[in-house]
Amino acid sequence: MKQKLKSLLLQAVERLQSEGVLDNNLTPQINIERSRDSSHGDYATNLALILAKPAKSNPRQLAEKIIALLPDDASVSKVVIAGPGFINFFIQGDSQSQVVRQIHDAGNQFGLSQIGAGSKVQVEFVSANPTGPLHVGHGRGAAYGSAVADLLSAVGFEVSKEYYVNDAGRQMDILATSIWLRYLEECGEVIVFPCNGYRGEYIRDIAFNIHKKTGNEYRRPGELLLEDIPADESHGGDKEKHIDALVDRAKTLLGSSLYHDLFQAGLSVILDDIKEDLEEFGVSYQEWFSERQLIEDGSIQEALKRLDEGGFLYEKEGATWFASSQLGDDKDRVVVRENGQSTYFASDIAYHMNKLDRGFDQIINIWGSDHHGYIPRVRAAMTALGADDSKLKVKLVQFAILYRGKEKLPMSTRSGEFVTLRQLRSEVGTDAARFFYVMRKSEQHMNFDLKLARSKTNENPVYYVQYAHARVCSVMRQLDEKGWERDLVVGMENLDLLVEEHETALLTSLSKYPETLERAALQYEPHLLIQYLRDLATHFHTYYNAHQFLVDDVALRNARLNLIGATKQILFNGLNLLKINTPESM
RNA sequence: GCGCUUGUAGCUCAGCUGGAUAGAGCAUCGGCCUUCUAAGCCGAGGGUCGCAGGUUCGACUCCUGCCAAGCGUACCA
Repeated sequence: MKQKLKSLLLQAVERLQSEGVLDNNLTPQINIERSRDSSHGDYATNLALILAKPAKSNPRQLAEKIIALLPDDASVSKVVIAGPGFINFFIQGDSQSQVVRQIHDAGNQFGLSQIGAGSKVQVEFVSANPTGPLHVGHGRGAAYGSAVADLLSAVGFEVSKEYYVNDAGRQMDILATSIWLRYLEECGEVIVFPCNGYRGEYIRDIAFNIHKKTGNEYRRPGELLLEDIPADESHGGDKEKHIDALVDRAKTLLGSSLYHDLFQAGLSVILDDIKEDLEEFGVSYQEWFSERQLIEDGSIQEALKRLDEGGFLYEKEGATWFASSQLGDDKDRVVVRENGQSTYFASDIAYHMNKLDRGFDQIINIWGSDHHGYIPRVRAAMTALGADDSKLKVKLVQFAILYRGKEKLPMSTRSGEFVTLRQLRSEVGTDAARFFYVMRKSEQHMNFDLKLARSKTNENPVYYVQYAHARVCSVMRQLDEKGWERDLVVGMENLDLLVEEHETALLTSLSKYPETLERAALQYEPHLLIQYLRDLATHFHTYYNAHQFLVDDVALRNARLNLIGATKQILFNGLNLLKINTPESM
């Protein structure tokens, strides 16, 4: 429709140009918008306002000329000038109601498009360190990331979802050591657990299971642990030095082979748990990409070599630096430490090089907002590698602050005191969790009230949308009980009977679904879809209360049934895309 | 100090890339169940869009400067 109006306006502009009213080399951007207020018609354009200045005329007069030169079209019933010079279009009612037929014909496919044209997009999200279960902060990234990815697929992009597994590095060593210490406790050794170790209950569970399976294979005398080791914070020392020394001790006492086995055992338990958790949350990945693999297959060396060839590396104070400040970063960054170890950032350079090599047209990283300072250096790295850094899009997700009513809940991983995504899901349900997470713009700091999300009352927006779907189903069941049959053909033939205010409002709302989907996808803003679905549900509920569907008039009845059938289809398509259930009754 | 994000109704948040009278849910108040599910609907009250300038036909939206909150500013990951 927009396209049609655009071409009509373009013809009018061309005629104005040939009449000399407008300059010939003027190529105006024609903007057509949905009217916000139905009294302003269905579509509006600000064309006259924009052209007024170059045409040296006042906008309303210009609008009159444009309208006079506008070619006739069957689907446009009325064109009027309003306000300062807006041109409002009223669309013929029966062309509006055709959306019901289109929705019925396309069914589950309605709204999908090919604007992505098979362009390859990678979306990386969550990527939480596998040092424990996912918590509610990760939940937001998971819900947002998967919604963005699924939306992009829906509009024709070829999407690959990826989780970057940080299975290397110090945190993982601390995890392995924490597990080992709990294991030793399990064996009956007396140990002092480090301040900086992972204290969560799940560590004990893992240790317990390893002990059950392997007996005393990993047991070493407890008194050897702390020999000549720097004091922990609790004893007036430095907790970082203490834990690092403890990790080294674990490696020495166990030997590299056993240490590796233990490390691997812990990692796989946690990773499996994360996978299962996400799967249950409706989030699936094409790729679980291992950081360790980058280290082991020489990718990091390769990446550094390429940076060096570009002249971006230099040595200072025994370390190797990447001159990222030449490329927009605040300062240069270390890639290889004085001790010869590459940094996490070096891994990330290699990782992004790998992403580029895989030929994605667009690389979308979804990160927690605390990583924002990291963006310039990654961009710098991509540029230094000779890539176009505009391929990279970073979307930051703000933290969700969790409340239970008025009470704020703690969120710290190390202490083990945090609400896990699992707990959240079991407390409020997967549907409500997804809905709540995606309901807000990702950059918005979010207050997540568990009490509200859990409530099975009118306070909860999830049910509002689901209820609309269930209500349509209920009407269809009632139809059956009355001994009537739905006649699709009769309904379609009588769509022009849908002239009530509530009906045209619902029709308009339905016709907006494809463009909403498109916008939500291209702008990476799934909350627009949620917003839309709530709006659609409102139109339906209002209609439901204002008019009877199951009327005696066969023509009207079937037209209405087709209308609410189409509504049900859109509610289904939208919720389904967001992996939220659509109950047939509630 | 510098950087990123945020600031809209009592609370939680939208606001369609600069449009017409700034919207929704919750909360408050008042109505609607002998008729398709009241997890619903209708109505009322509630606003200096953080503050001050600027850009223009027109600003919640863009620019500048302040103010406030969160985060970041590692040879941690």
